[in-house]
Amino acid sequence: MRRLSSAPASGTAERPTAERGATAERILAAGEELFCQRGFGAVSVRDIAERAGVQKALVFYHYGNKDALFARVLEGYYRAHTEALSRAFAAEGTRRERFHRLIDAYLDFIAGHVRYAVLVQRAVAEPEAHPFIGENLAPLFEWIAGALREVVPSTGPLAAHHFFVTFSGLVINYFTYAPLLRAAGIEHVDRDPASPEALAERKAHVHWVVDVLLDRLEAG
Amino acid sequence: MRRLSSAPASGTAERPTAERGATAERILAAGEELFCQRGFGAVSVRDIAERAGVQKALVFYHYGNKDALFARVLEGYYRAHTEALSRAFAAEGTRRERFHRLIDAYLDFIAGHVRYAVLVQRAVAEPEAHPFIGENLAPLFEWIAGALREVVPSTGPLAAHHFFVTFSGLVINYFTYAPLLRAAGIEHVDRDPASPEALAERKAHVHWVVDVLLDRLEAG
DNA sequence: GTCTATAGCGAGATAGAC
DNA sequence: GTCTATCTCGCTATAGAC
Repeated sequence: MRRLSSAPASGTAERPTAERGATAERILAAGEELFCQRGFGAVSVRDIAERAGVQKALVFYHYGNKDALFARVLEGYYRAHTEALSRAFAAEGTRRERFHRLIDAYLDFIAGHVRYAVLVQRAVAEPEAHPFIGENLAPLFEWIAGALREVVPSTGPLAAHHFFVTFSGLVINYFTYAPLLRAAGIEHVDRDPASPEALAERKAHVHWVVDVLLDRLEAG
Repeated sequence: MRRLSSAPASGTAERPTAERGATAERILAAGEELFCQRGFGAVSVRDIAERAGVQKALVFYHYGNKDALFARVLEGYYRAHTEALSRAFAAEGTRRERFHRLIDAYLDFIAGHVRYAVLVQRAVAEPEAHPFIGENLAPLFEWIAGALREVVPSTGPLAAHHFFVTFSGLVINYFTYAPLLRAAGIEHVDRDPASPEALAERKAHVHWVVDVLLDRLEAG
C-alpha cells in the first residue's frame, strides 16, 4: 500500500523485483502481529522472519536490529491512535459532547487494537520506552486538559491531570482486567471484551460515570 | 554487613551452615528485586545469583528453575496484597466507610510496592500468568461485589464488575501513568507518585470520585 | 549446601555468494 | 534484495567434586 523507499515504478522500465518495499512491509506486519501477541522479549527475529516468509537476515537488512523494528511498530500504533482521538475530540459541539465522542473513539480504537494495547501496556512497564510514549501522550493530554480547565481547578485533587488518569483508566483497565476476571471465573464476564455487546455495555458505563462526574463538577 | 557464606562464629553447638534458609531467602529477595525492576524476560539467573551473592547453580538447587522462582515471587506479593485489602475491608462501619478504607489501603499498598505493581502489570500482559493472577483476584472481587450488590443492579452497565474494574483503574492507573506524564513533561506531575504529598492528593481525588458515584447510586 | 565447570541450545547479528 | 552459512555470545540447566 504505502511505498517505503525510492524507485517510483517508472512506466516501462520496471524492476524485476516484485513491488518495491513489499518485503519490508511484510516484515513490519509480522513484527507487529507477533510483538502484540507475545511481547518484545518472547519474540525472536527468527519468528518474525518465518511469519513474514523471508530469511532472518532480511530483517536485519531492512531494519538494522530488533529494537529498531519494535520502535517502528510502536510508532505506527501511536500515529493511528492519536489521529483517531484527535478527530473525535475536534472542537464541535458542547464540552460534554466532545468528551463523550472521545470516550467512544477511545474504546473503539482499543477494541480494534487490543493486541496493540497490550503491547503498550508492556511498554509502560519498561522505563526505556517512557520517553517515546510520553512524547505521543503529551498532545493528547493538552487537548483534554484544555477542555477540562474550564471546569476544574488548576491544582489539587481535582486538577486536570487527575481526571486524565482517571478517564484513561476507565477505558484501558477494562481491556487489561477483562481477561483476569474471566480467569478468575467471574460470572457476567464470559464474553470477549471487544465484542459489540460487551463493548456497548462498557461504553454505557463510562458515559454514565463521565456524566455523573461532570454534573458534580459543573455544579461547582 | 551481610554474611555471605558459612562460618557463623559459632556459640557452642551450632550448625556449620549459617542461619537455615538464609541463602534461599536471599535468592528470593534478589529475584523479587530484579524481576520488579526489569521484568521476567530481562533478568537472567546469573543476575539473580550475583545480586544474591551466591553461585548460579544454587538458584536451581533451591527453586528448580527460573519460572518457579518467578511464581514464588508473585505468590508472596499477592498474599500480602490480599491480606492488606481484606483487613481494610473488614465489615465494620458503613458501606461507604469500608470503601474509603479500602481505597486508602489499596493506594498505600501499591505505593509501598510500586515495583511489585509494575511486575504484575507486566504479568497482566502475559496470558500464561492469567490463571494465577485470576485465582488471587477472585476473593477480592467477591468481597467488593458483595458490598456493591446492595446498591447496584446485577447486570448491565452499572453491574458490580464494571465498578470493580473502574475502581481498580483509579488506583492502578495512577501509578502506571504517572511516569508517562512525567516523561511527557506535564506540569504538576513532577513529584514521585508514591511521595506522601502526591499520594495524599491522589487519595483525595479517588475519595471524591467514590463519593460522587456512591451518592448517585444511592439516590437510585 | 555450595562450589566449579561445562553441556547444549537458541538468540542476535554478520559475511559473502548470487 | 535475497539467500545460505556461520560467528559469537549469553542463556538455562546439569554434573560432579567438596
